[in-house]
Order: sequence, then structure tokens, then C-alpha cells
Amino acid sequence: MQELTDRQKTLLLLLIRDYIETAQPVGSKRLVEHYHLDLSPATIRNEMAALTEMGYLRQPHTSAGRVPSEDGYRYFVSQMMQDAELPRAVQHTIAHQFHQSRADMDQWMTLAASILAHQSQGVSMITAPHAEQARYKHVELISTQGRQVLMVLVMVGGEVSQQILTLAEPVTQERLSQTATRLNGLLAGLAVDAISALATRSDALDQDILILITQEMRRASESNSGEIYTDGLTNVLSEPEFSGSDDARRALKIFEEPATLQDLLARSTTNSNIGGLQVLIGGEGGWEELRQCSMVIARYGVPGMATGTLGVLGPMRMSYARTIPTVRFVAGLLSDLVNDTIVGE
Amino acid sequence: MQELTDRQKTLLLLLIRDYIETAQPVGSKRLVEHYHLDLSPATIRNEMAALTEMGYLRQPHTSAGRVPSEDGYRYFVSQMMQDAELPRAVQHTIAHQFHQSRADMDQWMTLAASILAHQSQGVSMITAPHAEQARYKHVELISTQGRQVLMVLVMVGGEVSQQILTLAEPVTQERLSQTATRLNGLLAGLAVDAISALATRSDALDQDILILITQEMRRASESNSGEIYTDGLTNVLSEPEFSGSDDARRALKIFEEPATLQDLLARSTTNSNIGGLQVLIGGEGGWEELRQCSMVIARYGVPGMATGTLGVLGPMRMSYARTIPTVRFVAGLLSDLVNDTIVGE
DNA sequence: GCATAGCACTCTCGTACAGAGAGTGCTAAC
DNA sequence: GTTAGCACTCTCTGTACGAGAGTGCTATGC
Repeated sequence: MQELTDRQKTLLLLLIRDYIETAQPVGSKRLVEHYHLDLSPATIRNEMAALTEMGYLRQPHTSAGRVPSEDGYRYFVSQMMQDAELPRAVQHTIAHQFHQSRADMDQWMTLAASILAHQSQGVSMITAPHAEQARYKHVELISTQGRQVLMVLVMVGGEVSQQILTLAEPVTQERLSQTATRLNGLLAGLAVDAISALATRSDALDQDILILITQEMRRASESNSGEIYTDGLTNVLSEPEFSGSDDARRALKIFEEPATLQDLLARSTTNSNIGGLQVLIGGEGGWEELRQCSMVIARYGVPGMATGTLGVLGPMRMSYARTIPTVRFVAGLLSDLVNDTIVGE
Repeated sequence: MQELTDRQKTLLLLLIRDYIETAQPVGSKRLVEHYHLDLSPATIRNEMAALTEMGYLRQPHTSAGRVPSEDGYRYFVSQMMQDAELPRAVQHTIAHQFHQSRADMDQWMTLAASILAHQSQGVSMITAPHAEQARYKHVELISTQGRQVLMVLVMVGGEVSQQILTLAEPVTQERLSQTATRLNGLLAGLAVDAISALATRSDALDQDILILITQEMRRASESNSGEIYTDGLTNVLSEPEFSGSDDARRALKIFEEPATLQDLLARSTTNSNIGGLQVLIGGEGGWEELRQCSMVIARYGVPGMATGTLGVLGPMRMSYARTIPTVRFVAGLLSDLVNDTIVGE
């Protein structure tokens, strides 16, 4: 593919920016008048024809203005990626909100989702951080009634799982506490595999609980585990390109099926690093339902310990200039939080 | 208001059922042909004119069929309420799904929301059960790093709250465990008010934790506390009356703001009893955004101990015949579950 | 007195069509 | 290389019109 001249670059960027704002095909005249270009519409038309030829622009029909193609957006985004940083003031506001919130993962995730959605005017999605290989930290056993026991399992990194188990016969709280203490001494810091290797050697109660513990830890280790936080679902409905068709419904449906959404996030970030940002334009990656959408996705956390994914979904026409730096900044913030939670183990 | 003749009742019910199915205004001819009535269209027209006069029907325009008015729906629903019961087979399927799920509140709520949404083809919403006055059951303190402590607070009824607190200075896990044991002995079964009355009399660590405990319990006691589970958000988007306008967006926006949704559920059920079902038609209760919608709402749980709210929102044209019995049945199921969880405390 | 057939009336919806407007590509001139 | 001019294409808007559906009213039949 041929190199773009400086003027072509400028025009392409202007046009895309204009289209993102207005959602209207952009014509040569509008470009000249609106941006005070020292050129005539005819010249612009020539350039636009060239850009169309090269695949960066597209015409909805013969006599409409131009609209960016997917390649056009890609070029635009590649320009954005470098210098894009969130204004200091916004950074401070966001950081402040985090410091003011309740200090638990659940709140942080909810807050992060809300901030992402609000800043980007798109749909945000975040997975809670989790370790590839869960490690045991602590268990508590609390008797709730005769044979039912509430097990609270804490893993290194702060992940917590609650589960009720029903025992074969009633057990006193005292005995439960003893068991918990014993297990805590025995298992502290161990990974799932090590724990399952321990296997059979104690009494029936221990046995039941060990099984449940490994089961929960395996669940926590699965890449598709954990809650997904989303926000801004209705934002996408206000976009003009979605009103009137049921494309929006099909896209939102993805957000109603946690398994699908997990899959989407997992597949989209397999080969991306912490700190690295990925922009998927026009449903890249084979998501038919998202053909009209783009996603900005990043991983966060501490590699090898606990990581998660966050991202924003919007129309292809989304404001990359706002979304990209926001995603990057929030990813950084969450990485710091995860780091703080892990350090000192 | 004048009494309806039997024939008028039949016609009204038929017409509403037809409209609910087709979303099209129903004319006299269609009514006769489709339901093999032994009357001529002209007669039906006379009756329909009477029903319109009485306020049960409405004409979109002079020459369209009739559409139910809100009063019409109310009449229809009042007929539904009595005999409506879910088919045995469906009851069994649902009950089966509950027994197969993981045995914790979170899973149950998610499942219930999913079932409600699926059965009714509307948007479901459920609040987790919570006590009007939270009572203490158990606390665990787990050191995560130097000065940060994870507190897991369990309340009577099974509500669990996790919170991280940062201490002024590092404390050993041993000391934390001792403190937890002491508190558990001291506070077991107490209500918030009793605990805050205890007040100052021990060391700084106890103090900090007590404050946090009462704080969390107060939060749990608030009527607007707790997570809300929803499902089926996209269902409403496929309804013809919402496609093309942004009414749907405004309605769905309510579901994105937990506080508003809490408020909606709380206000809609203030004077309803466990087991009682409430049907709000056309945004009754002053919700402008829901003017086109209806809600079927019920409370569940054990009065005085732990209760919650569940409901379905759909277009005014929703299938009451399916939704009402489903809501009633699921409310019963959840009440049983709550009861099982509490009994034996 | 209730039910019905007939009929004129009203309103929506789809199609067709014309004119305005916007934007283009091309050519010729600067 | 840039620009003015121009014919062309396509969308959009508004209007007209007929088909279709449904109504209300009136006169007639049982």
C-alpha cells in the first residue's frame, strides 16, 4: 500500500474527527469551510478520491460525502495511540474517586466500570483480577444451622469465594474452627495442584472440605471465572447508527451472557501484555454481532500473579481520543491496586 | 361505572389476548373470524363502541381497530389473578434448576432472575433478601499484608459482607484471630442497635473493628442496600412498541442506576405483603419513564426476618398470563429458600 | 328490541413522482 | 499542481393517489 502524503494524512484525520463528531458523511465543501483550509473543494475532492482508492474512505452512495472505512479508523487510531494522555485534571478526579471509595475489590471494579463508561460514552466491561494458578490463603468455616456450613475461602491476591456445604451430619462450631485452623496451617500459600496432591489422609470432615476447597480454587483458576462488571449499556442505544435497527439488541445480548462475554474478552486479549492496549475495529476477531462496533481493550494486574481485563465497546465511530487514554489510565490504576494488594504476601 | 355484560367481558378478554399476541389493533372482523364468534361484525362494533365509551378500549385513530386502555388491562389482569397457576411441568423444571445450582444466595438470585426473564420475556429484577434489622452472627479477620485486614462479617440470615480496613499499625494474625473470637462470643445474635450501644470499653483494635461492624450492619439494614439482580434487559428491545424510539433507552437507564432501581422496587412494594402480588400498569406510581410499561412485583421471604423483592418489567402488552404465575411461583420458591436458611438459627 | 346488512366516511400505508439539495467526477483553464 | 465549471447521480422531502381496513350510522329483518 502506497504512502500517504502529509496533506492526505491531515485530510484523513480531519475527516474522521468530523465524522466521529457528527455521524454524517463528510463532503469536500464542509471540510474546506469548517476547518478553514486554504484549498478549494475540487482539490479536496481529488485527494478524497485518492484516499477512497487506497481504501481509507468509503462512499455510502455516489452522491454522499465520505465515511471512514475500517482501515481509515485503524490509521486514525495508530495516530492516537502515541501521544494520547488523559488531562491531568481528569486523572486527578478519577484517582480521587478511587481513594474515596470503599476499599474492596468489588467496589473498585464497579467504580472503574462506571468511570470507563462515563468517560467513553460506551459500554465498559471489566473482569476482576484473578491468578492463573490460585493459591490458598485462608479458610473460615461458619456453622449456619444443623448441617449447613458457610465456607469462606480467601485466596492470595484477595479473591474471596463463599460457598455453603451441607454435611452428612451436624458438627459443632468448635470442631469447625479447629478444622479451619488446621487447614490454614497446612495449606497456607499452596497452589491448587499442590493441595489436590495432598489427597486422602485425614477424617471425613476434612475430606469434604478439602474437596470443596480445591473445587473452588479450580473454578477461580479458570480463565473464564469471576464476575464481569459492566456499565453504560444504554449508552450504545443513543448512538444514531443503532437506533431503529436491532443491531444494538444483538450487540447488547452479548453482555447478558456472561459466558460469551468472558469468551470475547479472553479471546481478544490472548496475546496482549500488561500495559499494552488493543483496539479492535469493526468486530475484528470474528464477532459477527459486533461488526459495527469497536473495542478498546487492555489487560491489567501483575503478570504471573493476578491479572484481569478491561475494555470499552462502542460504535466504530466512538471517540477513540477520549476512550484510549481513559482505558490506559484506568488499567494503570487497577494494576497499582492489584500490586498494592499483593505486595507483602 | 356501569357493569359489563357477559358478552362484553368475553369480547374484552378476547380482544386483549389478541392484542397481546399480535401487537396490532384488533378490529371487529378479525375478532369474529379468528374466534369463530356466532355474531356479525356489526354487532361486535356496537359492543366495542360501548367498551370504548366505558374506557376499557381506545382507538389509535378513527379507522383502526381497538387497543386496550390501561383500565382494560387492569380488568384483564384482575381476571388473571385468580386461577393463574404455572403448569406442573414448568414448576418442576424450575424447582429442579434450583436444586441443581450451587447452594448460595448469589447463585439463587442469578438463577431466579434468569428464570423470570426467560419465562416472562421481560426484564427481571430481584433484590437479595435482607433483614430490616441486621443481626450479628460471626466475624473473621484475616491479615492480608502489613496493615491491611480483610474483615468478613456474616449476619443472621446468611448475608455476608467483606470489607478491607487499614489499621494504624501492623497486627499479627494471631491477635486478629483472638479479637475475632472475643467479638464472636460477645456479639452473637445481637442487632445493630445493641452493638452500637455497647460502645467504648476495650482497646483500639476492638474499637476500630466495632465501628466497621456497626457501619456494615447499618448498611445491610438499610432498605436500599444489597445488590440487585437483573436479567433479560434486551428482551424489552425486541418489543415492537419500543423499536425506533428511545423510550426503551430511557426505561433501561433505570436499570443502570442501582439507586433508582432500589427506589422503584421499594416504593412499589411498601404496602404489599409476602405472597401478595402487585401489578402496576402503565407506570402507575409516578414513573414517567415507564409509562408504556407494566410491572409485576412481589415480596418474598420471612416477614420480620429477611425479605426481598422480585419483579418483572415489560411492555404494557406483556403476557400477564405467563408472567403473573411465574412471579408468584418464584416468589414462593425464594421464600422457602430464605425460610430454610433461617430456620435453626 | 336486538341483530344484521349495507353504505358512506375516515384514516393509514404504500407507491409513484417531481423538485430541491448535496456531492461527486471530469474536463479545461490557470 | 490547483481550480472553476458543469453535467451527473443519488438522497430526501413533500405531494398525490388508490387500496385497504375499520368504523359509525341507518334501515331492515326476526
